[in-house]
Amino acid sequence: MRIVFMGTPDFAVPCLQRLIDDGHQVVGVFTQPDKPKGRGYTLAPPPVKELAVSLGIPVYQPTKLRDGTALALLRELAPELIVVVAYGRILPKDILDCPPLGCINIHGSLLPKYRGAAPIQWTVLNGDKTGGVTSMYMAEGMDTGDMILRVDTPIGENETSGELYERLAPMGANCLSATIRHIETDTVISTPQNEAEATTAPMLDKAMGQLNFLKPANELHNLIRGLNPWPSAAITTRDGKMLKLHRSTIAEGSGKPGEILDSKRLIVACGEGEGAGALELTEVQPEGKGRMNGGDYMRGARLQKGDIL
RNA sequence: CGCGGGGUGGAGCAGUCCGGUAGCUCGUCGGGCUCAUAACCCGAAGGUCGUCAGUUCAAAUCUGGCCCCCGCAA
Repeated sequence: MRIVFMGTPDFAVPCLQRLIDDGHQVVGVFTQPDKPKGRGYTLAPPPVKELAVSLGIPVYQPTKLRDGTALALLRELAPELIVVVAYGRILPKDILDCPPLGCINIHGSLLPKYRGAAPIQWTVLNGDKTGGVTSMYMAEGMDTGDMILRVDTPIGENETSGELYERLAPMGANCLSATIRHIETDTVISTPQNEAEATTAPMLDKAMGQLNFLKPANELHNLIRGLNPWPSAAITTRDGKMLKLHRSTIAEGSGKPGEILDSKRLIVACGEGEGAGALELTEVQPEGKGRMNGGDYMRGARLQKGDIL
């Protein structure tokens, strides 16, 4: 099938690869413009661009989608179908209407839950026990189109957003492959989303990561794993330095909020009163340093049982 | 030239300003204590102090170049 692919981050890479592996003719790839990244502001291409370039597929990185040039370009490419995976842009109606077989999208949640920019992260942040991917026909609203296939997967108790992300990406590719097969054989059964159950998953921001040990342990646990690997949960230590918290486990014990409850492992009392629980911080990262386990951090920072973090 | 922290036995750190014995908390190995232990006691192994050059009687420490890791910002 003649396809134009639109996508940007790692999540979209397996989908593009799968289209190629399935023998589709990908005539063009749309992706976000290169952005300055990392130390020294080096201009970095999005992951999807790197794959497309290595495959020899023409790459387009328009800054505007509504001035008609993108539409004209698409008419020229004349795809039968447009596949969108985490492109990061809203497509205008004229583009959605362009390909004869329509536009389909792979989304990293079980719609209608978590429409929007950060579905996977919000699935973890909310402590959901099940996540998944959904394929759908695209409509004008944000992730509001009729659903085609959904694939679900259980989420581990300590699983991070990053880990779920990596598991979901290939699942998305499978889902995409199956969805296109249905389109090719004209056996699609699409279902409208139940608006009453819809929730949104807005972009994450740094401020969310400021963690407060007054909150209950399970809430903090979900925050830590949900914000891993980005933007990361963090606290400010007594010396004014930032300490990122990457991984945690729910632990036994109680004490004053922030009190360290063990002499070797970084187990911290959370919440107020009984039942709020404690959290073992299993992987942390001091400002300017690498990641390390909680015990190593205690050694280096000379923290002892009874200290307040 | 975006701003900043750092590379010291296997791990996390101190020592660097004011050059001169390789330190701390762990881990590992051996021994002891104990009903027992991840607890405690005794002992041991293990480091060309990122790298190259320079200054010096002497460099982890001072000077210059290079490599690598990380935080902010985007």
